[in-house]
Amino acid sequence: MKQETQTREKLQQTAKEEFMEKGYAAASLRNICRKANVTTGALYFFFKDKEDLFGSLVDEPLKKIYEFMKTHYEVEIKELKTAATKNHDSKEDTEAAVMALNYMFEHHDEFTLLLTKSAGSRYENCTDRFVEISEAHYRVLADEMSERCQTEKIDDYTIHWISHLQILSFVQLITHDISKEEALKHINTIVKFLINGWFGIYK
Amino acid sequence: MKQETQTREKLQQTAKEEFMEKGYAAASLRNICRKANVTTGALYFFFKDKEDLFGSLVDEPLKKIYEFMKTHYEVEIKELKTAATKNHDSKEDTEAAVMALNYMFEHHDEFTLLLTKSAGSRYENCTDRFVEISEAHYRVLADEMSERCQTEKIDDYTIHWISHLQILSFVQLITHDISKEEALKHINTIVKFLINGWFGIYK
Amino acid sequence: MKQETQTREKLQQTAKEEFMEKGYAAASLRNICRKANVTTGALYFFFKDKEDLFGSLVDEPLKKIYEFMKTHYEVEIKELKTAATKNHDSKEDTEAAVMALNYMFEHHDEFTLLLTKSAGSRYENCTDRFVEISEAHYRVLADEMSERCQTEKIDDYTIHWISHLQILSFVQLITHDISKEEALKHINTIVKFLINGWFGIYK
Amino acid sequence: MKQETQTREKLQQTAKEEFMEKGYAAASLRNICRKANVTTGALYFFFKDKEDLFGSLVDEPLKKIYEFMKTHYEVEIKELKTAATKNHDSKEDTEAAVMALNYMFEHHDEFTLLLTKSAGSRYENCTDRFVEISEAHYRVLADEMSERCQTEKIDDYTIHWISHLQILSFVQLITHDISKEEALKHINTIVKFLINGWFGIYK
DNA sequence: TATGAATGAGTCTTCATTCAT
DNA sequence: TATGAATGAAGACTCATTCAT
Repeated sequence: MKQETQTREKLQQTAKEEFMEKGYAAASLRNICRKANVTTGALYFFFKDKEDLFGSLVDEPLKKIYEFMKTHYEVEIKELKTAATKNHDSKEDTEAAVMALNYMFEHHDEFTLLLTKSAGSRYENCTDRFVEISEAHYRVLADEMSERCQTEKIDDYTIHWISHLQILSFVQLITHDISKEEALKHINTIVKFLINGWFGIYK
Repeated sequence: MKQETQTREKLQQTAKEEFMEKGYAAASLRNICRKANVTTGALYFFFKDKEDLFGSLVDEPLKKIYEFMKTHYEVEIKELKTAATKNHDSKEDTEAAVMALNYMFEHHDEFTLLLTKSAGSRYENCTDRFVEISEAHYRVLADEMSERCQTEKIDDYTIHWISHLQILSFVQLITHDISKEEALKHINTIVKFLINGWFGIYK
Repeated sequence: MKQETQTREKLQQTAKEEFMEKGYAAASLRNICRKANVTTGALYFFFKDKEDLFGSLVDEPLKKIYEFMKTHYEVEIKELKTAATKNHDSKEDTEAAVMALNYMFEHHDEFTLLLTKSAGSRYENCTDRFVEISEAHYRVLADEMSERCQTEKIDDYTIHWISHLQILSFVQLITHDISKEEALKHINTIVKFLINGWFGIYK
Repeated sequence: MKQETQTREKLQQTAKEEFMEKGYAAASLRNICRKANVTTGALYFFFKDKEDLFGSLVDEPLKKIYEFMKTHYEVEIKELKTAATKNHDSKEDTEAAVMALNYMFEHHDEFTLLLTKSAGSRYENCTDRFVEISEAHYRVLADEMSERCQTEKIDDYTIHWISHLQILSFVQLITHDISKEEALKHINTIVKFLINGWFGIYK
């Protein structure tokens, strides 16, 4: 039971190194096998193909973070609907951001792979998918606010773009070589910036 | 005199198509030649190698936009130093943005190549270079403001991140499939958002 | 177990034919594979690259002959130092030559490749290396003799040139299409010629 | 009349550089043309093909040295027949060698091309042809001596081999990076060595 | 005289993948 | 579980040569 999984894990480890170094497309399965002291055949016993190998590294963290986003957004919408006040409280946003960030720092390598080394694989647009989720959320949020404040509806492009800014701000905290402590420090600035920017649109 | 340049241009055209479709790395010179009804040798008569071919499409627009940024930023700094008021005037920013945008829409394909299809080539980090230029500029700007307003200095990471937001906002206007008219419309929102976000940091 | 090595050996055989016919540089891996009824991929499974394929044919014989030279020369120097007489005994030289020749005739093809078909590969200067080894040896020998006979020291160029003559004499016995028996017959003449030539210098 | 030959000569000059650097086979006509600031078409106006270009550099010196050998050998044979004495006079040999050497040093580059850079061209065996000429001469010489001295005939291989030694000794004076003065100094040693070696066979 | 364009076959090498054992 | 062998297509690039103008 030990030996069995050992090869698989060894492969994952060397694969991670190779993907990190060269990115998905330029990574060579041969190299990965060679470094793991294993033949190509072995790799294909454990993994369907190159993409499956890459996926085995990133699938779970990716799924988790998707779920986290979903849950967080659902809660936020619910609270928005029940809340009387129209004032947005940035505390909750920051808290959620911190939680997400904590998780991502725990799987720093995996998210680095996803966010900067996945070109050529089915994951290459994963940032876009984050944006899409964010977008859907902010669409609702913005509409709610427009109604309450009696302002004009914000167009789709703007929603998309702001979502992208937000996601990017997040992604950078992972992909730029800074420590978790530093990242947490910056979160406040980011949230402040984005909220002020956002409200600036309504003026 | 016609026939002479015809092949070169035909190659550039089919190359553009191939690069657009598959990106630099995955593009195949064989395919490009086949589509252009030309042998590989012919391609290598006109272009030194794959990168040179790609460069022949994007080099000039890239150079022009670099120069534009440089000039614009120089002027802005000069005005900042001579200006008495501490109030930032967004009109000029918007004007410059509009000019840049106009130029980029005139070379829409080329900038799409540069910004989203250049992975694997020497141009793959061209967005980062835009950010760097922006960063240097905002560093100066922020320091000037800190002094005038007697506020704390903004740290480097924040400057970098804001620069990135700004460049990204711009890049999206090109890479997302919207018309020039729409893009111009959004510029105002973007500038407003960024300026408000920026001032939000000082609160 | 048979089939496994069969392809590798088949490749080596057709490679030998191609290298023999065209020399290293002009030999085509495609041809080699075609003649062996094998795809290029198969070749690269067994051999790292063109040079590795060539090396797989000649490396061992080359190493052996280097070792033989080294050993033989070491012994000769040792005997020289212990010997009282200043007269050189050609018997031992001849014996060593015969042994080397025997080995080289056993690997006639390989040495032909090395000595006349290796241009363009890392082995192209292997004759020069033989000469260098010989040179170092004769340098010592000549100095010892100069001292004993109270004659002038022989200059480096002459040592180099004589070493080259000697190596060439040897090489010819392999590269000229003569039988082993004939070659062995000529060895005596060669040794006589070289020794007389050598002593001629001192007159 | 000036301009006309100018291009041709420029081409020959850059060709010489390229051949010297890379050898015949690896030399690239493209490179040669590029360095000469001339198109490939121009090259093919002046020269039939690659070999013709190479030949234009070496043909004349080669022809001259062939003729010199022929003449010298004819004279020597004639003198041998009329001479009563059986003693060989090395003076004449040395004189001829010095003359040949002088000529070769005047065309040092050309002979370097011929002797060490011609692999792949029709000239690659030019050393062998020198040897053949020498061989024919020594065949006659040796037979004459055998008869006069009442010794056994020397076999063809030995004649061939000695001729090769002699030619090689000569060639080295050109191909090893030594000055003309040094080369002339060594000639005496070489002639002494070879003559003593030669007579050693008869003992 | 010389250009500039183009050919077309060829170079070595790398790749992800498959499959009998 | 894993091996070792093999596929076959594709990769970028270089070459000597030709020829209309």
